[in-house]
Amino acid sequence: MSWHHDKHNPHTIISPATLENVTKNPFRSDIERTFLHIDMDAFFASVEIRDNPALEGRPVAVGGSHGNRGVVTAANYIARKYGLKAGMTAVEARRRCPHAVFLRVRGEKYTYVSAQIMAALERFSPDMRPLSVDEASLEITGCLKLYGGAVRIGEEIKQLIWSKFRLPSTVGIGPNRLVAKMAANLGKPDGLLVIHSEEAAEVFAPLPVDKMIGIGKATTNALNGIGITTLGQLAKAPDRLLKSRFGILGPVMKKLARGEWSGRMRKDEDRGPIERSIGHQRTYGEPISDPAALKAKLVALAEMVARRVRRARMVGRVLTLTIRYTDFTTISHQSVLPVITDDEDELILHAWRLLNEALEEKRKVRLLGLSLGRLKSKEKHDRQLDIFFSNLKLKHEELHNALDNLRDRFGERVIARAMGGRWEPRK
DNA sequence: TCTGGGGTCCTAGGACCC
DNA sequence: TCTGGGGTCCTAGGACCC
Repeated sequence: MSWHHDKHNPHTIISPATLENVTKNPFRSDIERTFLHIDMDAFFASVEIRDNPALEGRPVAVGGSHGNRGVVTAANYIARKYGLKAGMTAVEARRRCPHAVFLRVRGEKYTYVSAQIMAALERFSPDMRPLSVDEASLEITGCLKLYGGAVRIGEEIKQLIWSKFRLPSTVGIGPNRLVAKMAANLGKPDGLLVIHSEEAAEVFAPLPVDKMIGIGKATTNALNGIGITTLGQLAKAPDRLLKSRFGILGPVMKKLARGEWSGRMRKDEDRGPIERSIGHQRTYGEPISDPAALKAKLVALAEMVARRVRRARMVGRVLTLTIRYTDFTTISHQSVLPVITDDEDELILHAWRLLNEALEEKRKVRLLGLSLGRLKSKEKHDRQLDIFFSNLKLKHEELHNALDNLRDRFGERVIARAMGGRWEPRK
């Protein structure tokens, strides 16, 4: 494991002495592949601070800015010193750090910045995969020579993101995507960490099991229950024990703990994004039990979902309704729609049906969610449609486009749907 | 600590078909 | 007729990630 880190000056993240080393490729690329993982540091908070220098040097949390019913979605490293972190309730965060600045989440802005960063990363490797809004994985095996080694590439990427976007990031480098990602996690913040294949198991061994990607709360509890608390212990655990307790996942976890991994980051990685879904959910300040009020919320959700689906030029087939009651029990009902669609009327009709099937009488609803899944490209779908039907559809689409334009220009509320019996499910 | 919102993937039972 | 095994789809729920 080698560190290339200079907290005081993000411009020079690597010492001249290290630079000497990296011209020798840290990986034997003839037999090994090399991956680079880049992860933005406290991304949402960093973007906000960049755009408002008055926040520099202060504890900053994004999220939890209005009311008490919210959570922090990102906290800068100063705020983290007070224990603030993503997922913490606003109440708890304010208790721990009353003088922190709490900011509204501005999702569109982060998405925009993210897209620019991803575009910039693309020039470093033809195999660049965005994994979320703030991280990406690159295979750099083929471009090591071009740039003079893996660490050089990491250094250039960090420097580019700093100089072009004024945002701090951490780079991890390893023999597979998993080890590279773990290296980035361990190298935070503002770091560049290399973990070689031979040393991965050794580096992971002292870590608690929940530091491993894919091992969350439930699995951690289960592992602790059989006396396994560190990745080192997991790496040495008997296969039989793991298999009986976790099924096929057991041996997989063990391999991960040893730094061995050859799988995919995501299922859709090599077949394109075909199973994606688009959805929205809302937690209501006041829990709702009145059917008319529930319907109004459902209509609003359906409109948001349909609009995003149309904007993405997709159509979808599976509608999922989620209901969370005040005691936090959460249920979901889904159904395959009779037609593949991007039409809110269709969504409303079936969402309302699902709600009536699923909702337990008189219980108060804390959250409603609506999601359209099994999406596919509208163009592809339309080509398969009968010309006769496409002509009929045209009028409807013109209406939708007009409404979408109005909403884009004047906000979500400019046009409210008239409530009527039109969407009542047929008995 | 009284718990947001965006997702993906996996599992397991039942239906249904051959 | 009470009876096999495999494949695939549908559905609900849960784990996990950022």
